[in-house]
Amino acid sequence: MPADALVAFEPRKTPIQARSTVTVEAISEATIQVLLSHGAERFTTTRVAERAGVSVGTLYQYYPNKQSLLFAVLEHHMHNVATRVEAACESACYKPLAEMIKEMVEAFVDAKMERADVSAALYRVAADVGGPALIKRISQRSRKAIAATLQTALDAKSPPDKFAIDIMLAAMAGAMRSLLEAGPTSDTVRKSREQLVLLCQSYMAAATAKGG
Amino acid sequence: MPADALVAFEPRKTPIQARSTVTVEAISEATIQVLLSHGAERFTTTRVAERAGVSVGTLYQYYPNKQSLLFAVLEHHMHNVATRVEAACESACYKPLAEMIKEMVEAFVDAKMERADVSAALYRVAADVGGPALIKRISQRSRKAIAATLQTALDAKSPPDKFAIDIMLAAMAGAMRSLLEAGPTSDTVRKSREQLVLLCQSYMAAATAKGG
DNA sequence: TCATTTGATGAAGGATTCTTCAGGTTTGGA
DNA sequence: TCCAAACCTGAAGAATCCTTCATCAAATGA
Repeated sequence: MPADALVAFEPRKTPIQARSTVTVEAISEATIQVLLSHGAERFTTTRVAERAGVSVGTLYQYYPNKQSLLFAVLEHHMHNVATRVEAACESACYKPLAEMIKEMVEAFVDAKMERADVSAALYRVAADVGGPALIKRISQRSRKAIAATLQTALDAKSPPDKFAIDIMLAAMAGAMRSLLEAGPTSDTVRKSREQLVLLCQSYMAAATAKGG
Repeated sequence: MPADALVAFEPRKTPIQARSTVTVEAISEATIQVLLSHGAERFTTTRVAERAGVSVGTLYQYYPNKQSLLFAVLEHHMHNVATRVEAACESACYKPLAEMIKEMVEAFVDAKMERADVSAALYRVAADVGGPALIKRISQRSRKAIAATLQTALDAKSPPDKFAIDIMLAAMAGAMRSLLEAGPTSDTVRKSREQLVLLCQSYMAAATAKGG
Protein backbone atom coordinates (compact mmCIF):
# COMPACT_ATOMS: atom_id res chain seq x y z
CA MET A 1 0.00 0.00 0.00
CA PRO A 2 1.31 3.45 -0.85
CA ALA A 3 1.94 5.80 2.02
CA ASP A 4 -0.58 8.31 0.73
CA ALA A 5 -3.41 5.84 1.17
CA LEU A 6 -4.06 7.45 4.52
CA VAL A 7 -4.18 10.99 3.20
CA ALA A 8 -7.88 10.66 2.52
CA PHE A 9 -8.48 10.33 6.23
CA GLU A 10 -6.66 13.41 7.33
CA PRO A 11 -8.52 16.48 8.53
CA ARG A 12 -9.52 18.87 5.83
CA LYS A 13 -9.33 22.17 7.60
CA THR A 14 -7.82 23.24 10.90
CA PRO A 15 -10.00 25.25 13.27
CA ILE A 16 -8.85 28.81 13.80
CA GLN A 17 -11.53 30.61 15.69
CA ALA A 18 -12.80 29.44 19.04
CA ARG A 19 -16.25 28.42 17.85
CA SER A 20 -14.92 26.04 15.24
CA THR A 21 -12.76 24.38 17.87
CA VAL A 22 -15.90 23.77 19.86
CA THR A 23 -17.55 22.43 16.75
CA VAL A 24 -14.93 19.83 15.93
CA GLU A 25 -14.90 18.65 19.51
CA ALA A 26 -18.65 18.29 19.43
CA ILE A 27 -18.34 16.29 16.24
CA SER A 28 -15.73 14.00 17.75
CA GLU A 29 -17.84 13.34 20.78
CA ALA A 30 -20.95 12.83 18.68
CA THR A 31 -19.06 10.29 16.60
CA ILE A 32 -18.52 8.14 19.65
CA GLN A 33 -22.06 8.59 20.84
CA VAL A 34 -23.59 7.61 17.52
CA LEU A 35 -21.28 4.65 17.30
CA LEU A 36 -22.43 3.51 20.71
CA SER A 37 -26.13 4.14 20.29
CA HIS A 38 -26.62 3.04 16.69
CA GLY A 39 -23.73 0.71 16.04
CA ALA A 40 -21.24 0.86 13.20
CA GLU A 41 -23.80 -0.48 10.76
CA ARG A 42 -26.15 2.47 11.13
CA PHE A 43 -23.45 5.05 11.62
CA THR A 44 -24.31 8.03 9.46
CA THR A 45 -22.73 11.40 8.89
CA THR A 46 -26.15 13.02 9.11
CA ARG A 47 -26.77 11.41 12.47
CA VAL A 48 -23.41 12.55 13.75
CA ALA A 49 -24.06 16.12 12.66
CA GLU A 50 -27.50 16.04 14.21
CA ARG A 51 -26.13 14.75 17.49
CA ALA A 52 -23.35 17.33 17.45
CA GLY A 53 -25.88 20.07 16.85
CA VAL A 54 -24.36 21.23 13.59
CA SER A 55 -25.23 20.72 9.95
CA VAL A 56 -23.73 18.03 7.76
CA GLY A 57 -21.97 20.63 5.71
CA THR A 58 -20.01 21.76 8.73
CA LEU A 59 -18.94 18.22 9.40
CA TYR A 60 -17.56 17.89 5.90
CA GLN A 61 -15.59 21.04 6.37
CA TYR A 62 -13.34 19.33 8.87
CA TYR A 63 -13.52 15.70 7.88
CA PRO A 64 -13.18 14.72 4.21
CA ASN A 65 -15.47 11.70 4.51
CA LYS A 66 -17.27 9.34 6.82
CA GLN A 67 -14.32 7.02 7.27
CA SER A 68 -12.09 9.77 8.53
CA LEU A 69 -14.45 10.39 11.41
CA LEU A 70 -14.23 6.81 12.58
CA PHE A 71 -10.57 6.70 11.82
CA ALA A 72 -9.92 9.65 14.10
CA VAL A 73 -11.72 8.06 17.01
CA LEU A 74 -9.98 4.75 16.50
CA GLU A 75 -6.61 6.39 16.36
CA HIS A 76 -7.26 8.33 19.52
CA HIS A 77 -8.36 5.23 21.38
CA MET A 78 -5.43 3.11 20.28
CA HIS A 79 -3.02 5.89 21.04
CA ASN A 80 -4.33 6.00 24.60
CA VAL A 81 -3.93 2.29 25.10
CA ALA A 82 -0.44 2.23 23.63
CA THR A 83 0.61 5.12 25.83
CA ARG A 84 -0.62 3.37 28.93
CA VAL A 85 1.26 0.22 28.01
CA GLU A 86 4.43 2.17 27.33
CA ALA A 87 4.18 3.86 30.71
CA ALA A 88 3.73 0.52 32.43
CA CYS A 89 6.75 -0.86 30.61
CA GLU A 90 8.86 2.08 31.67
CA SER A 91 8.09 1.60 35.34
CA ALA A 92 8.49 -2.17 35.13
CA CYS A 93 12.10 -2.15 34.05
CA TYR A 94 14.63 -4.05 36.09
CA LYS A 95 12.18 -6.23 37.96
CA PRO A 96 11.61 -9.95 38.01
CA LEU A 97 10.01 -11.24 34.83
CA ALA A 98 6.74 -12.29 36.45
CA GLU A 99 6.14 -8.93 38.01
CA MET A 100 7.00 -7.18 34.80
CA ILE A 101 4.45 -9.14 32.84
CA LYS A 102 1.86 -8.61 35.53
CA GLU A 103 2.18 -4.87 35.33
CA MET A 104 2.15 -4.75 31.57
CA VAL A 105 -0.84 -7.01 31.17
CA GLU A 106 -2.82 -5.22 33.84
CA ALA A 107 -2.07 -1.90 32.24
CA PHE A 108 -3.38 -3.20 28.96
CA VAL A 109 -6.53 -4.66 30.44
CA ASP A 110 -7.23 -1.58 32.51
CA ALA A 111 -6.71 0.74 29.57
CA LYS A 112 -9.13 -1.26 27.47
CA MET A 113 -11.71 -1.46 30.23
CA GLU A 114 -11.63 2.19 31.13
CA ARG A 115 -13.87 2.89 28.16
CA ALA A 116 -15.17 -0.59 27.60
CA ASP A 117 -18.08 0.66 25.54
CA VAL A 118 -15.81 2.53 23.15
CA SER A 119 -13.39 -0.37 22.93
CA ALA A 120 -16.19 -2.73 21.98
CA ALA A 121 -17.73 -0.36 19.47
CA LEU A 122 -14.43 0.21 17.74
CA TYR A 123 -13.88 -3.41 16.81
CA ARG A 124 -16.25 -2.87 13.93
CA VAL A 125 -14.39 0.22 12.83
CA ALA A 126 -11.02 -1.47 12.99
CA ALA A 127 -11.96 -3.76 10.13
CA ASP A 128 -12.65 -0.89 7.75
CA VAL A 129 -10.23 0.48 5.24
CA GLY A 130 -7.19 1.91 6.94
CA GLY A 131 -7.94 0.16 10.22
CA PRO A 132 -5.53 -2.74 9.80
CA ALA A 133 -2.72 -0.41 8.80
CA LEU A 134 -3.36 1.78 11.80
CA ILE A 135 -3.43 -1.19 14.13
CA LYS A 136 -0.19 -2.51 12.77
CA ARG A 137 1.43 0.87 13.18
CA ILE A 138 0.33 1.44 16.76
CA SER A 139 0.82 -2.16 17.86
CA GLN A 140 4.43 -1.64 16.93
CA ARG A 141 4.73 0.85 19.75
CA SER A 142 3.60 -1.62 22.37
CA ARG A 143 5.75 -4.33 20.90
CA LYS A 144 8.87 -2.21 21.05
CA ALA A 145 8.22 -1.03 24.58
CA ILE A 146 7.65 -4.57 25.79
CA ALA A 147 10.74 -5.89 24.06
CA ALA A 148 12.89 -3.18 25.59
CA THR A 149 11.55 -3.79 29.07
CA LEU A 150 11.90 -7.53 28.82
CA GLN A 151 15.58 -7.06 28.00
CA THR A 152 16.08 -5.68 31.49
CA ALA A 153 14.39 -8.54 33.33
CA LEU A 154 16.43 -9.58 36.36
CA ASP A 155 15.92 -13.28 35.86
CA ALA A 156 15.51 -13.92 32.18
CA LYS A 157 17.60 -16.76 30.86
CA SER A 158 17.73 -15.59 27.27
CA PRO A 159 16.23 -12.65 25.39
CA PRO A 160 12.70 -13.42 24.19
CA ASP A 161 11.96 -13.88 20.55
CA LYS A 162 10.40 -10.89 18.82
CA PHE A 163 7.99 -13.45 17.47
CA ALA A 164 6.98 -14.51 20.96
CA ILE A 165 6.05 -10.96 21.87
CA ASP A 166 3.85 -10.68 18.83
CA ILE A 167 2.09 -13.87 19.78
CA MET A 168 1.61 -12.68 23.32
CA LEU A 169 0.19 -9.35 22.20
CA ALA A 170 -2.16 -10.95 19.74
CA ALA A 171 -3.31 -13.49 22.29
CA MET A 172 -3.92 -10.80 24.86
CA ALA A 173 -5.78 -8.60 22.42
CA GLY A 174 -7.85 -11.53 21.25
CA ALA A 175 -8.85 -12.53 24.73
CA MET A 176 -9.81 -8.97 25.54
CA ARG A 177 -11.86 -8.72 22.40
CA SER A 178 -13.76 -11.85 23.19
CA LEU A 179 -14.33 -10.54 26.68
CA LEU A 180 -15.51 -7.12 25.58
CA GLU A 181 -17.81 -8.48 22.93
CA ALA A 182 -19.50 -10.69 25.48
CA GLY A 183 -20.39 -7.73 27.66
CA PRO A 184 -18.63 -8.84 30.83
CA THR A 185 -19.58 -8.35 34.46
CA SER A 186 -17.09 -6.74 36.78
CA ASP A 187 -16.46 -10.13 38.31
CA THR A 188 -15.69 -11.68 34.95
CA VAL A 189 -13.29 -8.87 34.21
CA ARG A 190 -11.44 -9.35 37.47
CA LYS A 191 -11.01 -13.03 36.86
CA SER A 192 -10.04 -12.62 33.24
CA ARG A 193 -7.45 -10.08 34.16
CA GLU A 194 -5.90 -12.47 36.61
CA GLN A 195 -5.93 -15.38 34.17
CA LEU A 196 -4.49 -13.24 31.43
CA VAL A 197 -1.57 -12.36 33.66
CA LEU A 198 -1.00 -16.04 34.30
CA LEU A 199 -1.22 -16.81 30.60
CA CYS A 200 1.42 -14.29 29.66
CA GLN A 201 3.64 -15.07 32.59
CA SER A 202 3.79 -18.77 31.91
CA TYR A 203 4.31 -18.26 28.19
CA MET A 204 7.09 -15.74 28.63
CA ALA A 205 8.77 -17.90 31.23
CA ALA A 206 8.75 -20.77 28.77
CA ALA A 207 9.81 -18.63 25.83
CA THR A 208 12.73 -16.95 27.58
CA ALA A 209 13.90 -20.20 29.15
CA LYS A 210 14.15 -22.08 25.90
CA GLY A 211 15.58 -19.10 24.09
CA GLY A 212 14.39 -17.38 20.98
CA MET B 1 -32.32 -11.55 22.29
CA PRO B 2 -35.35 -13.68 21.44
CA ALA B 3 -34.70 -17.07 19.96
CA ASP B 4 -36.51 -16.17 16.75
CA ALA B 5 -33.98 -13.47 16.00
CA LEU B 6 -32.18 -15.97 13.81
CA VAL B 7 -35.27 -17.00 11.86
CA ALA B 8 -34.67 -14.21 9.40
CA PHE B 9 -31.48 -15.92 8.34
CA GLU B 10 -32.89 -19.31 7.61
CA PRO B 11 -33.36 -20.54 4.05
CA ARG B 12 -36.61 -19.55 2.49
CA LYS B 13 -37.29 -22.50 0.25
CA THR B 14 -35.75 -25.94 0.01
CA PRO B 15 -34.61 -27.16 -3.40
CA ILE B 16 -36.64 -30.05 -4.76
CA GLN B 17 -35.61 -30.54 -8.33
CA ALA B 18 -32.04 -31.20 -9.35
CA ARG B 19 -31.50 -27.91 -11.14
CA SER B 20 -32.38 -25.85 -8.08
CA THR B 21 -29.90 -27.83 -6.03
CA VAL B 22 -27.24 -26.84 -8.50
CA THR B 23 -28.41 -23.27 -8.26
CA VAL B 24 -28.13 -22.95 -4.49
CA GLU B 25 -24.69 -24.49 -4.56
CA ALA B 26 -23.60 -22.03 -7.19
CA ILE B 27 -24.93 -19.22 -5.03
CA SER B 28 -23.05 -20.46 -1.98
CA GLU B 29 -19.81 -20.70 -3.87
CA ALA B 30 -20.37 -17.30 -5.47
CA THR B 31 -20.92 -15.83 -2.02
CA ILE B 32 -17.43 -16.86 -0.99
CA GLN B 33 -15.92 -15.70 -4.24
CA VAL B 34 -17.51 -12.27 -4.07
CA LEU B 35 -16.49 -11.95 -0.47
CA LEU B 36 -12.91 -12.72 -1.44
CA SER B 37 -12.70 -10.58 -4.54
CA HIS B 38 -14.68 -7.53 -3.45
CA GLY B 39 -14.53 -7.64 0.34
CA ALA B 40 -17.37 -7.48 2.79
CA GLU B 41 -17.81 -3.78 2.18
CA ARG B 42 -18.71 -4.16 -1.48
CA PHE B 43 -20.51 -7.43 -1.08
CA THR B 44 -23.73 -7.19 -3.06
CA THR B 45 -26.57 -9.58 -3.78
CA THR B 46 -26.51 -8.52 -7.40
CA ARG B 47 -22.84 -9.32 -7.65
CA VAL B 48 -23.36 -12.72 -6.07
CA ALA B 49 -26.14 -13.55 -8.48
CA GLU B 50 -24.06 -12.39 -11.40
CA ARG B 51 -21.13 -14.52 -10.32
CA ALA B 52 -23.38 -17.51 -9.75
CA GLY B 53 -24.84 -17.10 -13.22
CA VAL B 54 -28.39 -16.64 -12.04
CA SER B 55 -30.65 -13.66 -11.58
CA VAL B 56 -31.12 -11.80 -8.31
CA GLY B 57 -34.67 -13.00 -8.08
CA THR B 58 -33.50 -16.59 -7.95
CA LEU B 59 -31.17 -15.76 -5.14
CA TYR B 60 -34.00 -14.30 -3.12
CA GLN B 61 -36.01 -17.43 -3.62
CA TYR B 62 -33.61 -19.37 -1.43
CA TYR B 63 -32.17 -16.75 0.86
CA PRO B 64 -34.47 -14.24 2.54
CA ASN B 65 -31.89 -11.45 2.55
CA LYS B 66 -28.28 -10.52 2.10
CA GLN B 67 -27.30 -11.33 5.66
CA SER B 68 -28.51 -14.89 5.39
CA LEU B 69 -26.06 -15.52 2.58
CA LEU B 70 -23.11 -14.45 4.66
CA PHE B 71 -24.53 -16.13 7.69
CA ALA B 72 -24.68 -19.46 5.88
CA VAL B 73 -21.06 -19.28 4.80
CA LEU B 74 -19.91 -18.26 8.26
CA GLU B 75 -21.83 -21.08 9.86
CA HIS B 76 -20.39 -23.62 7.47
CA HIS B 77 -16.85 -22.45 8.09
CA MET B 78 -17.17 -22.42 11.85
CA HIS B 79 -18.80 -25.79 11.83
CA ASN B 80 -15.84 -27.20 9.96
CA VAL B 81 -13.33 -25.79 12.40
CA ALA B 82 -15.28 -26.97 15.43
CA THR B 83 -15.59 -30.43 13.97
CA ARG B 84 -11.87 -30.65 13.40
CA VAL B 85 -11.16 -29.58 16.95
CA GLU B 86 -13.64 -32.09 18.32
CA ALA B 87 -12.00 -34.86 16.34
CA ALA B 88 -8.58 -33.89 17.62
CA CYS B 89 -9.89 -33.86 21.17
CA GLU B 90 -11.36 -37.30 20.77
CA SER B 91 -8.10 -38.83 19.62
CA ALA B 92 -6.09 -36.96 22.26
CA CYS B 93 -7.83 -38.47 25.27
CA TYR B 94 -5.76 -40.23 27.88
CA LYS B 95 -2.44 -38.77 26.90
CA PRO B 96 -0.02 -36.47 28.71
CA LEU B 97 -1.28 -32.92 28.99
CA ALA B 98 1.38 -31.40 26.78
CA GLU B 99 0.72 -33.75 23.92
CA MET B 100 -3.01 -33.22 24.24
CA ILE B 101 -2.68 -29.49 23.93
CA LYS B 102 -0.31 -29.83 21.03
CA GLU B 103 -2.77 -31.89 19.04
CA MET B 104 -5.71 -29.65 19.80
CA VAL B 105 -3.92 -26.43 18.98
CA GLU B 106 -2.47 -27.80 15.79
CA ALA B 107 -5.87 -29.04 14.71
CA PHE B 108 -7.27 -25.56 15.25
CA VAL B 109 -4.49 -23.81 13.40
CA ASP B 110 -4.57 -26.26 10.52
CA ALA B 111 -8.33 -26.02 10.19
CA LYS B 112 -8.14 -22.25 10.03
CA MET B 113 -5.27 -22.26 7.55
CA GLU B 114 -6.78 -24.79 5.20
CA ARG B 115 -8.92 -22.01 3.78
CA ALA B 116 -6.95 -19.06 5.00
CA ASP B 117 -8.57 -16.74 2.50
CA VAL B 118 -12.06 -17.63 3.63
CA SER B 119 -11.08 -17.42 7.28
CA ALA B 120 -9.72 -13.94 6.78
CA ALA B 121 -12.68 -12.73 4.75
CA LEU B 122 -15.16 -13.97 7.31
CA TYR B 123 -13.83 -11.84 10.13
CA ARG B 124 -15.79 -8.97 8.67
CA VAL B 125 -18.92 -11.02 8.46
CA ALA B 126 -18.63 -12.28 12.01
CA ALA B 127 -19.23 -8.80 13.36
CA ASP B 128 -22.59 -8.45 11.63
CA VAL B 129 -25.92 -9.07 13.23
CA GLY B 130 -26.23 -12.68 14.27
CA GLY B 131 -22.51 -13.29 14.00
CA PRO B 132 -21.66 -12.94 17.69
CA ALA B 133 -24.51 -15.25 18.68
CA LEU B 134 -23.36 -17.85 16.17
CA ILE B 135 -19.79 -17.62 17.38
CA LYS B 136 -20.84 -18.05 20.96
CA ARG B 137 -22.92 -21.06 20.06
CA ILE B 138 -20.25 -22.85 18.05
CA SER B 139 -17.39 -21.92 20.36
CA GLN B 140 -19.29 -23.78 23.01
CA ARG B 141 -18.71 -26.97 21.09
CA SER B 142 -14.94 -26.60 21.11
CA ARG B 143 -14.98 -25.58 24.72
CA LYS B 144 -16.91 -28.65 25.80
CA ALA B 145 -14.76 -31.00 23.78
CA ILE B 146 -11.58 -29.54 25.20
CA ALA B 147 -12.88 -29.63 28.75
CA ALA B 148 -13.87 -33.28 28.41
CA THR B 149 -10.52 -34.26 26.95
CA LEU B 150 -8.56 -32.36 29.55
CA GLN B 151 -10.36 -34.30 32.27
CA THR B 152 -8.64 -37.43 31.02
CA ALA B 153 -5.13 -36.02 31.03
CA LEU B 154 -2.71 -38.51 32.51
CA ASP B 155 -0.72 -35.98 34.48
CA ALA B 156 -3.07 -33.16 35.42
CA LYS B 157 -2.87 -32.16 39.06
CA SER B 158 -6.35 -30.65 39.25
CA PRO B 159 -9.17 -30.16 36.74
CA PRO B 160 -8.73 -26.93 34.81
CA ASP B 161 -11.06 -24.04 35.34
CA LYS B 162 -13.78 -23.65 32.73
CA PHE B 163 -12.68 -20.05 32.76
CA ALA B 164 -9.15 -20.99 31.82
CA ILE B 165 -10.36 -22.86 28.77
CA ASP B 166 -12.30 -19.83 27.61
CA ILE B 167 -9.23 -17.70 27.98
CA MET B 168 -7.12 -20.16 26.07
CA LEU B 169 -9.61 -20.39 23.24
CA ALA B 170 -9.96 -16.65 22.99
CA ALA B 171 -6.20 -16.18 23.05
CA MET B 172 -5.72 -18.78 20.37
CA ALA B 173 -8.45 -17.34 18.18
CA GLY B 174 -7.07 -13.86 18.65
CA ALA B 175 -3.57 -14.84 17.69
CA MET B 176 -4.85 -16.62 14.62
CA ARG B 177 -6.89 -13.63 13.63
CA SER B 178 -3.94 -11.34 13.91
CA LEU B 179 -1.93 -13.78 11.86
CA LEU B 180 -4.51 -14.19 9.14
CA GLU B 181 -5.16 -10.50 8.83
CA ALA B 182 -1.47 -9.87 8.31
CA GLY B 183 -1.36 -12.22 5.32
CA PRO B 184 1.28 -14.60 6.61
CA THR B 185 3.99 -16.48 4.77
CA SER B 186 4.19 -20.23 5.16
CA ASP B 187 7.23 -19.73 7.34
CA THR B 188 5.40 -17.36 9.63
CA VAL B 189 2.58 -19.83 9.92
CA ARG B 190 4.89 -22.65 10.87
CA LYS B 191 6.53 -20.63 13.57
CA SER B 192 3.28 -19.22 14.88
CA ARG B 193 1.81 -22.68 15.12
CA GLU B 194 4.74 -23.83 17.17
CA GLN B 195 4.62 -20.82 19.47
CA LEU B 196 0.88 -21.12 19.92
CA VAL B 197 1.36 -24.68 21.09
CA LEU B 198 3.90 -23.48 23.60
CA LEU B 199 1.60 -20.71 24.76
CA CYS B 200 -1.28 -23.04 25.46
CA GLN B 201 0.87 -25.74 26.94
CA SER B 202 2.53 -23.48 29.46
CA TYR B 203 -0.72 -21.80 30.39
CA MET B 204 -2.59 -25.05 30.90
CA ALA B 205 0.27 -26.49 32.87
CA ALA B 206 0.12 -23.50 35.17
CA ALA B 207 -3.66 -23.47 35.37
CA THR B 208 -4.03 -27.15 36.18
CA ALA B 209 -1.21 -27.08 38.69
CA LYS B 210 -2.65 -24.27 40.75
CA GLY B 211 -6.17 -25.66 40.49
CA GLY B 212 -9.25 -24.03 39.29
C1' DT C 1 -50.71 -34.97 -23.45
C1' DC C 2 -51.57 -31.33 -20.28
C1' DA C 3 -52.32 -29.30 -15.88
C1' DT C 4 -49.82 -28.30 -11.83
C1' DT C 5 -45.86 -27.38 -9.37
C1' DT C 6 -41.29 -25.76 -9.32
C1' DG C 7 -37.82 -22.71 -10.90
C1' DA C 8 -35.93 -18.47 -13.16
C1' DT C 9 -36.04 -13.71 -14.83
C1' DG C 10 -34.73 -8.76 -14.29
C1' DA C 11 -36.74 -4.21 -14.58
C1' DA C 12 -38.28 -1.10 -11.26
C1' DG C 13 -39.79 0.60 -6.73
C1' DG C 14 -38.27 2.24 -2.55
C1' DA C 15 -35.07 3.48 0.69
C1' DT C 16 -30.76 5.02 2.40
C1' DT C 17 -26.66 7.46 2.37
C1' DC C 18 -22.54 10.32 1.03
C1' DT C 19 -21.14 14.53 -0.35
C1' DT C 20 -21.33 19.13 -2.46
C1' DC C 21 -22.01 24.02 -3.03
C1' DA C 22 -24.27 28.40 -3.46
C1' DG C 23 -25.52 31.49 -0.31
C1' DG C 24 -26.01 33.22 4.32
C1' DT C 25 -24.04 34.58 9.21
C1' DT C 26 -20.42 35.62 12.50
C1' DT C 27 -15.94 37.08 13.85
C1' DG C 28 -11.75 39.83 14.15
C1' DG C 29 -8.91 43.33 12.95
C1' DA C 30 -7.88 47.82 10.49
C1' DT D 1 -17.49 51.23 11.11
C1' DC D 2 -16.50 47.98 7.57
C1' DC D 3 -14.42 44.33 4.98
C1' DA D 4 -12.35 39.98 4.37
C1' DA D 5 -11.80 35.66 6.19
C1' DA D 6 -13.77 32.11 8.76
C1' DC D 7 -17.66 29.59 9.56
C1' DC D 8 -22.22 27.51 9.03
C1' DT D 9 -26.43 25.91 6.57
C1' DG D 10 -29.28 22.24 4.50
C1' DA D 11 -31.63 21.22 0.28
C1' DA D 12 -30.50 18.50 -3.55
C1' DG D 13 -27.57 15.76 -6.70
C1' DA D 14 -25.75 11.38 -7.48
C1' DA D 15 -24.81 6.89 -6.53
C1' DT D 16 -25.70 2.47 -4.55
C1' DC D 17 -28.16 -1.16 -2.97
C1' DC D 18 -32.01 -4.38 -1.24
C1' DT D 19 -35.93 -6.58 -2.42
C1' DT D 20 -40.28 -7.62 -4.86
C1' DC D 21 -43.41 -9.36 -8.25
C1' DA D 22 -45.59 -10.06 -12.59
C1' DT D 23 -44.25 -13.05 -16.08
C1' DC D 24 -42.11 -16.67 -18.53
C1' DA D 25 -39.83 -21.49 -18.82
C1' DA D 26 -39.07 -26.16 -17.31
C1' DA D 27 -40.21 -30.33 -15.08
C1' DT D 28 -43.25 -33.69 -13.08
C1' DG D 29 -46.70 -37.08 -12.95
C1' DA D 30 -51.33 -38.62 -13.89
